[in-house]
Formats: sequence, C-alpha cells, structure tokens
Amino acid sequence: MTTASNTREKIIDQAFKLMLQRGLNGFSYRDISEPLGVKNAAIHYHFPNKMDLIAALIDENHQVLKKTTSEFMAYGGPARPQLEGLFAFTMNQCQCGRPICMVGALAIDYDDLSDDVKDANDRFMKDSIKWLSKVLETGREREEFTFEGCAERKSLSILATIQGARQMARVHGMDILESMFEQIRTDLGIKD
Amino acid sequence: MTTASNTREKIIDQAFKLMLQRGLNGFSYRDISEPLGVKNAAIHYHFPNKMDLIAALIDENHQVLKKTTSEFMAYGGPARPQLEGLFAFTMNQCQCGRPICMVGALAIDYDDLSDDVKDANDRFMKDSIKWLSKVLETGREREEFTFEGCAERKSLSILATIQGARQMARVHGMDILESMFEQIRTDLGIKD
DNA sequence: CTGTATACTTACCTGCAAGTAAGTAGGAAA
DNA sequence: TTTCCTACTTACTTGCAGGTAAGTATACAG
Repeated sequence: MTTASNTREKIIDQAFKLMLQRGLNGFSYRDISEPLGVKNAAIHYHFPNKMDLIAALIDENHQVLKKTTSEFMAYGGPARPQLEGLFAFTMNQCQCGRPICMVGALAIDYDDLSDDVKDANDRFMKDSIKWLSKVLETGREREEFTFEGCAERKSLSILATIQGARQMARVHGMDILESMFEQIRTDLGIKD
Repeated sequence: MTTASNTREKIIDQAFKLMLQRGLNGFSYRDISEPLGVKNAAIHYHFPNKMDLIAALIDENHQVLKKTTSEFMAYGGPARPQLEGLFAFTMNQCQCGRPICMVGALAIDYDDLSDDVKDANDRFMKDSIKWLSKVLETGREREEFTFEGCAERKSLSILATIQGARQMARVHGMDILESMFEQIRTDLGIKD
C-alpha cells in the first residue's frame, strides 16, 4: 500500500491532543481508536506499546515547536517579536484544545516514563531554554528588555511561569494567560 | 470503638502523597491500602468513591497551607519573611516527596473532577492569591519589594512560576527551585 | 499468477481498577 | 447480656486497560 492511509499521523494527532488535555494516564487506546474509526490493534501496529507512542508525541511536540520558533527566528534581529511569538504559540495551543504543555503533562507521570522518553523530554526542555535565553540576551543587548541576573535563569523562570499559567488557566479561565503575559512583559520592563 | 484507629488519617496521608507524586489517575486504591496493611474496602468505607477522597485531600491541603501561612503571619509586619515562608514551605513539600502541587496535579485531570472538587480547588486558589497579594502589597508599601503593576496579577504570576518550577524540578532536579526563588526575589528588587 | 510486505482487523488474554454486599469483631449504652 | 454502632474484612462483580496472535485485504515486484 503506497496509498496515503495516514492512520499513523491521525493517531499521533489524536493522542497528542488527549495527552495535553488529560495527561499520560488520563487517556486510553480506546480514546484514540474510536474517534478515528480504527481498532486498538491498529495503534499497537504503529506503536507497539504506550511508551513508544509517548516518545513519538514528544518528538512531534519538539518538531512543532522547532518549526514555530524557526518562524519567529525569521523575523531577524528584534527579540520582542520572538517573545510575542512564544506567547502567541502558547495561546494558540490552548485555544486548540491543548490546555497544558507537554512538560507539564509528563511531570506528573514522571515515574512511569521510560528512559528514552525522559531523555527526549529533557532535550526538549534544554532546547527551549537555550532558545529563550538567546532571545532574552539579544533583547537585553538591544535594550528592548531590562532584567537583572542571568538570562538562562530568567528564561527558565519565564517558561515556568507560562507552564504554571497554562494549568491555572484551566481553573480560572483563559483570560489569566494574557494577564500573565502582560506581567512577564512588565517584569521585562516593556511598556507600550 | 472510641479507640483512635487513625486509619482515616493514614489513608489521607498516603493518598495525599501519592496524589502529589503521580496525580489523580496515577494511583489506585491498592497503592493506598497495601502499605497501610488494610483492604481496599476500608478506603471505600471512609470515602465511598474516589472523588470523596480527592475532596478530602483538597481540604487537607487547604488546611495545611492555612496553618503554615498563619505561622508566617505570626511574624507580624514585614512581608519578606512571609514570602520566604512560602518558598520554604514549597521546598519542604518537595523534599517530603511531594514534588508537584495540588493545583498542578488537578489541572491535568480537570475534566474528571466533580463540581465539588472543582469548587474546593477554586476556593483554595483564591485564598492563596488573596494571601500573597496582601503580602506583596504590604511589601511594596513598606518598600521591601519593588514591582510594577497590580499586586494581584503579580501574585498570580509568582504562584504560576512556583507551580511550573515544581514540575520542572522533577526533570531538572531540585536545584532549579532555589534558582527560581532567587529569580523571583530579583524580580521583586530584593538584593542581599 | 505467485510471493512478499504493508496496514490493518478479529478475537482473544491477563490483570487491575473501582465499587458493592454481606459478614464480623469489639467496644458502649441500655 | 443483649443490642447497636463503628470500623473494618471477605468475597465477590463489572468493566476497561494494555497487549498479543493469527488472519485478511491490498499493492507491487518479479
């Protein structure tokens, strides 16, 4: 079959959504297979066990963000649009039914994760921190942002804030997300 | 039996720990009953179903934090020790095998929650925000802290940061927690 | 037109999760 | 001393979870 029966991609899409809505232990194979009109065994065919699936989801997540951040990067020099790109990406994810982020979803089930998955997650976080650190550093040099201390630490704290905010938004509504972005801007000395 | 067979409290203790390690869907009745040397049905006796248990856990969490914050309050005027109390409390929780916070644990399983549990969680968050807002406002008036914008928004962002940081700490080790506290201090203009 | 690889389905298995109903041990009250 | 209440245990039930083995439809290669 060279026919593009994109079942694999559909499974990843559906599982990705479920993962970011309910976490690793919050969904089952049935929750994936039923809406897709396939059988559970079809999932096992593509991903022998659940950890294989999760590993694929982390890769997917990594690639999506990489693609998106490379779009921010295309803006060129200014740091501000890149930061705004991160906010927009976050907001967009939440609006697309992905209220929590991958790192947050995995943190809770951390003990269950295979080493492969842990490593993939770790790489993803390191990549994110690296990217944001650079944005912040650039922004400070260009005098777009003002903040005290080390850029890496600051970037970690911003990522932590966004991660926490996404979870809080679930309880308090999405409005607080924009409010948190505004606070991050304020803390970076951005006035507009 | 007036004898203090504190099974109920033991169940809450164990479930509380499990909840903050693995989340709502990450532990079973067996994980509670086995280490306690009782049967699953003993849990059902005290908490007819899982939501009743969870509701009790939120109450427990609320009371623990209330007790702890009232101890901070006893410091009297200065805001700084109260903020430090929050940091110490967080650090202590993590060191006692409770890596993630209740709000974070529930956010992932939010769709599963009963209305009662959602309400309890909501009250808890509102209480926390109220307390921290007051601390921040006091601190700003006393010129212990400097920050721009509304105290409530700032308090929300600090709570979000701590929540996110606890989850990240799971991946990157507990050291980043102290580092995040330091960043929060820096962002509040605290130098020492 | 035969063989082989891909992408599944059918039909199963094991195990555990939550939950229930009925029984029981041991005070406390009458 | 019986009776009742509390705090359980024993012995189930139902249902779904993840996972497997064997069969099948289709395409393409030679």
